[in-house]
Amino acid sequence: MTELEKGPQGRRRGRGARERILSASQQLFREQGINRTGMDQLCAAAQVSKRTAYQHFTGKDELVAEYLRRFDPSVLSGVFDRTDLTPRERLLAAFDIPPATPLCPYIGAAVELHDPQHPASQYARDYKKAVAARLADTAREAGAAEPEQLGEQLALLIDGAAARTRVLNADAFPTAAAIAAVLIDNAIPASSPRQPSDDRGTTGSAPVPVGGE
Amino acid sequence: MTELEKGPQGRRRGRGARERILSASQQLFREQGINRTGMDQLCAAAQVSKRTAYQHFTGKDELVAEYLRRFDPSVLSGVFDRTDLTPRERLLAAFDIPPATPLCPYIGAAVELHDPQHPASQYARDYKKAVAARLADTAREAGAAEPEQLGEQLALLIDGAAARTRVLNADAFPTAAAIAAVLIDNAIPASSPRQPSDDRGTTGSAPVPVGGE
DNA sequence: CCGTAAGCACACAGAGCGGTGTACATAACA
DNA sequence: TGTTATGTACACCGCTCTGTGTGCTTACGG
Repeated sequence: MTELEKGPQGRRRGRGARERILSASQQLFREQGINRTGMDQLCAAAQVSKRTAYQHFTGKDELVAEYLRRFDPSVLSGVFDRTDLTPRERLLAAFDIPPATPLCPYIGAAVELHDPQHPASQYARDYKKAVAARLADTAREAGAAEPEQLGEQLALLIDGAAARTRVLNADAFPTAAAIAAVLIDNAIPASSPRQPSDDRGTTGSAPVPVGGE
Repeated sequence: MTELEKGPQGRRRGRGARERILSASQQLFREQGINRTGMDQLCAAAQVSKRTAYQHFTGKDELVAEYLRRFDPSVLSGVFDRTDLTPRERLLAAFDIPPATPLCPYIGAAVELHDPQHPASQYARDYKKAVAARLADTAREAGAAEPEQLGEQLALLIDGAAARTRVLNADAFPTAAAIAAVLIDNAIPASSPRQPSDDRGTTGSAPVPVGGE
């Protein structure tokens, strides 16, 4: 609120229409789903005219893809960079998600759009692969015997917890965390939890994927 | 094809419109999703006039709920009754699903409908709970230390594999099966895989739930 | 033989959807 | 001052969706 909020008809009312549109997307798409959120409602929530919205995005599809791309997952970005935790603790921290998370939006988008070729679906795939890769990197760092396998397994647990939470309307992440603990204990040869600040670079998977296969 | 198939305008053309409608639902809802399948298309596929459809079902919502209710999951009904397998093998067999399974329709319905109060969503919850209960029963039968916990964990693995398969467009059930094997080995105190035909009754969870909370 | 039940064909209503066209208003910059 | 970029307000198009209304056809049963 520095120089923004010019007036009822001012040129820019809150630093760019784009941001407001994407911000409204974050809320509405997650609360109501993608298909059930019309462009009219979304523009109204963003306080942006529909005409403007279609000058920033060629269509709803592009908007949905951007929405997913802009989604900054608290889990991913927050967990993997925490050098105060051991790799092993980092792996487990991936299951400590805040309870106010309705559903992994990537799964939701893939199911709702129902088209694997949709840009958003492609990004969802890329993202999920990236998460698994990051988990694998951390597993390797933790000294796991087969880090790729463990990463894939932990990723599956996260997705399972997300899906089950949605269907049952009850938090399933504690169960997933319990399984994760077992898997990690089995995979790491009962030794070598590396020091926290000893971060030899991860093998180098990007924090966020860009292209679509 | 005994006395059915009367003619182009015969009174009954395949033993009841209801069956044909539900049969077409099984196919279309799974292939295309619920929201993307209109009643027009569905009625055309079922060779039933729209008017007739709405005399059998008060609306699409009821039809969707019936569709889920009639869904006979090959996994559930097939696996738990196989007395030729040990309980432990039965638990693992739950992950041997045929590769031609697009997505667990219960998850799909819960995500697509996006309303926990929808009859179909409620049934999906009940069904998922029933599966977990059956798994827990089998785990108990197999001599697991904490069967309820193991049942919930295996159920989470199944859901995770289903969700991940959908998002990644690649079969994730082998990974889930690998995890399941680890969990089962850890939970069963390295003894007592009961004889195949020794079926003392399971604790008694219904094969399919009926009411919705 | 006639009534009734079941179904069909078809048009239509009402709403919501994604997306566009048009005319106008404001602010920055030349 | 005038131009241009950006945005608004609002009507509108074509489409699809769920759901009905209406009248006709067929088969069965008393």
